[in-house]
Amino acid sequence: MTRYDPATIETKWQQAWDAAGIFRAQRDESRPKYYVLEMFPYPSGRIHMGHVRNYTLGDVIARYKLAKGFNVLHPMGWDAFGMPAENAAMAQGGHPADWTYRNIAEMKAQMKPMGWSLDWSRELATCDPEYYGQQQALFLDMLEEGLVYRKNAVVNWDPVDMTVLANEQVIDGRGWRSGAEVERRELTQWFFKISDYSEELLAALDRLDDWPAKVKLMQANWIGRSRGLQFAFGLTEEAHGHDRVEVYTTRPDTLMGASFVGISPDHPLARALEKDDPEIAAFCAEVRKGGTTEEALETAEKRGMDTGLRVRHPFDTSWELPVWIANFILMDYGTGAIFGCPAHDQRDLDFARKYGLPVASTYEPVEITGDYASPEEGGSAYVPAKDVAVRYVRRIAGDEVQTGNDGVDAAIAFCEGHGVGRGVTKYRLRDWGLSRQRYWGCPIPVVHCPECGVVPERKENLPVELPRDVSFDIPGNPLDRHEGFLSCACPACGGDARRETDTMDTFVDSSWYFTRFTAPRADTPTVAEDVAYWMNVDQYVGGIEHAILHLLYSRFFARAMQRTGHLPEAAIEPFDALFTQGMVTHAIYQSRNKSGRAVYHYPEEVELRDGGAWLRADGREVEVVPSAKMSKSKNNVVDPVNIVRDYGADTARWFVMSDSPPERDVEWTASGAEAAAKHLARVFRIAAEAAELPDGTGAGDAALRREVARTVDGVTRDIESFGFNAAIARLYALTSALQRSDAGGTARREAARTMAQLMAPVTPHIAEELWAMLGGEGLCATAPWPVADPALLVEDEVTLPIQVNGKRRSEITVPKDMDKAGIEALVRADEAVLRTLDGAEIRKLIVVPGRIVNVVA
RNA sequence: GCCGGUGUGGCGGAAUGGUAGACGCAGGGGAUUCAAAAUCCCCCGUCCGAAAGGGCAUGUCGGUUCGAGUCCGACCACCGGUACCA
Repeated sequence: MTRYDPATIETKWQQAWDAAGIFRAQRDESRPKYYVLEMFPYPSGRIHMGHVRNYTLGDVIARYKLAKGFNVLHPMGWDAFGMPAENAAMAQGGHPADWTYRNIAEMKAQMKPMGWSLDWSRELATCDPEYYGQQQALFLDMLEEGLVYRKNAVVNWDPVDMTVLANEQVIDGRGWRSGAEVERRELTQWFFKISDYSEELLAALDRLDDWPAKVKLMQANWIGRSRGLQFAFGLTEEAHGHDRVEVYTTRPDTLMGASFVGISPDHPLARALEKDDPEIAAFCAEVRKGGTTEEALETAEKRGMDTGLRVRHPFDTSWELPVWIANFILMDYGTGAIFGCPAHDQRDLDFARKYGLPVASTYEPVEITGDYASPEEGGSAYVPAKDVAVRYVRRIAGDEVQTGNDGVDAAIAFCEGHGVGRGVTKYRLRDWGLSRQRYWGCPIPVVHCPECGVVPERKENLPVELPRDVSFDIPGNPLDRHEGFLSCACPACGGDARRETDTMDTFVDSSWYFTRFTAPRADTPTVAEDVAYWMNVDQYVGGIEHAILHLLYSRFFARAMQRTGHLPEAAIEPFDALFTQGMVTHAIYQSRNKSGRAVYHYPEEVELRDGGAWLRADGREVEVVPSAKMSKSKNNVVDPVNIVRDYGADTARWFVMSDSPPERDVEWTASGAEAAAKHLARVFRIAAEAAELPDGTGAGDAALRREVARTVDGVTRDIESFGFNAAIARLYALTSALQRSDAGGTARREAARTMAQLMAPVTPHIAEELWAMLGGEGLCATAPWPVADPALLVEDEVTLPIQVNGKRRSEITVPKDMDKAGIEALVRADEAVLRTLDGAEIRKLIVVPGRIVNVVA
């Protein structure tokens, strides 16, 4: 009898699949298609367990759908532009393109042995001119449609390196290389008009039935529709051509509690004041220090400066409020100006207390209890949910007692009626800034002409290719100093012009790659017949970290591509179903060096025994930090290549699918991987034994066939519902049942063959080997998925637990179709029930058919 | 800060509002063996009890229900996102 030898059989069957071409997708209008896609990887050079999990998850679905008879598209490519390539060029020399393509080759070599059912003939890399040239064509079409424009926006500016920094490169407000305090600086940048689709992107979420509710909720909150009042406070005297300050508020019902007007340091009025008031200029410069992230802005200490200007309250012209410049007001949202109502906004209250501004409640709880302290008396801001009824003490409209929602509606109607502003709907979603001042990205195909201004490049001149001869020894974008790239002819007048040096955000690359996979070599972005046949993606699989940006941008792009004629109407929601998987984690092993700093040890360097961890080298005990995201900096990584070398790909695949539900994080443990390997060897042994038995019947034939039918039914349902860990638990159970069975050779071989099929999506290599050994015809991968005989699934008896007052005290086994009266009679006579009741009267008897009985005394 | 999520034995986890701990790991006992490896069988939340049986137990506190890991409210801890990481 042969032994389980993964190294040999995995290579053998991968070659067999290749030779048969079963994963090469071809358009075939006569067959139903199924498009499975996992989020494509960044080519870092090494695959990690997160990739193994992500691509195995998708592979299980792809292989299952193939067995179900679908024409499956399961492609793979590379999200190949981005900062790490430039960082590598800066750190080690060399060219980002060489680094990237080398990494792609290395990663592909690591991915192939995993046995994923990928159609490599459709491979694409976003850094390839074949890809980004088509992206430039899309950009030009979007420009023509009015979906692209330029405006000023703030970036992180490193004043020492004289360069723009990514948020990631700003650490505690300082540049990662120079250590200089980062400033926020405005640049003219390119934008996609995603805000044109705010309402549409929000409303269409309702139709995404097979998306996780949490992702839809996060996107809805991100888009952030609000209804409020936009109106102006008149300045008591004109300043720099401004006679009013326009504000937006979602709480116009608190207008009588207004304390001050706040404007952003980037507000036009602040900009104007700054010009001839050195004190204001100094303040604005100070608060513009630090990074641009919302987190940095929101958590920064709240600071303000009184401009000395005053405005009049719209409903009481004798009431004047001061105008402050405040660092927590964002120019990007609303009008860049607010009125502060300290009684009902904690941030405004902190600000008011810090600067001695008045606090006045507009409403109070309907029932004032002892633990309510009003904001005036030193309590915190009173901020009840908008659907809670409150008592208005400074009211502009509506009832004395009403909900916040009613108060807002009444206030808007009242204000509009009195000519004070208008009710408006606003969205938090901002236009998508796509400009990057970097080399390794898709060049924006426009030209700056001294005569004609900004001119789109002609399509016949695409791709606008990145020049090869660049260096990264000076900070900043090498395109800015590359004369050969910069100088060009104006596409409109033919005169001397300068090429745009900004490249595109890498989110642009990943916003349409799923459509490009349907015709990856075409000389147009998409081909009508191919997108019509293959789109939508039936199942998209990726990390929850992409819940908002990547998925929202892709939804926008699908709409933009539809508008520019590159996608059919039916594909404007490109992902029919979405699944978000969890991370792969691993314990961190750390010790301290002499100066007390943490030193991280690789799992291979550590021996686990007696519930502790010791270094193999010198026997020192190390600290174990459980379940941290695998990260190179913490050395808690397990290289899939080593796992495949030691145990084979099937073991790695089985393990990542077995222990945790796929949407949750999974902890990689060495013992778990070993257990998976042992199990596969056991399955192999049991199947090989069955293969050698003579044909014949046995006492356990019927029982085994029932067990197989139950497993087929359960595994199929589990796969359909992403319960892969539950499916694997059933396969463990079937293995034990088969081992213990006293069925004859015929039934055992049948059972083993079906088990091989059920395992095939997860562990395809061993499945093929067993399938062949047990006399299966053709490839297991393409054999029709097994179907359970319904007659074998019927149970004729059922065991009902009996609770007394909610606690389990007994159980009875009854025929499946026994009526309630019959069950009640048995329960009333049950010895354990009578003993527990101890003479107490039964007040109520609840029988849930097929589930449980509860006796209430 | 804001938005979203997660929390169950020593560990990973199972459980349409219906027997909490399936399945697996680790651990304990046994069989086989000259011995070991491999393999097979049994036990395994915790406390009280000889046992039968009973108490406690799903992050914390409260609520709804005949019945709550599951639903609701408040809180704690951790994770993801926060628009230039991908």
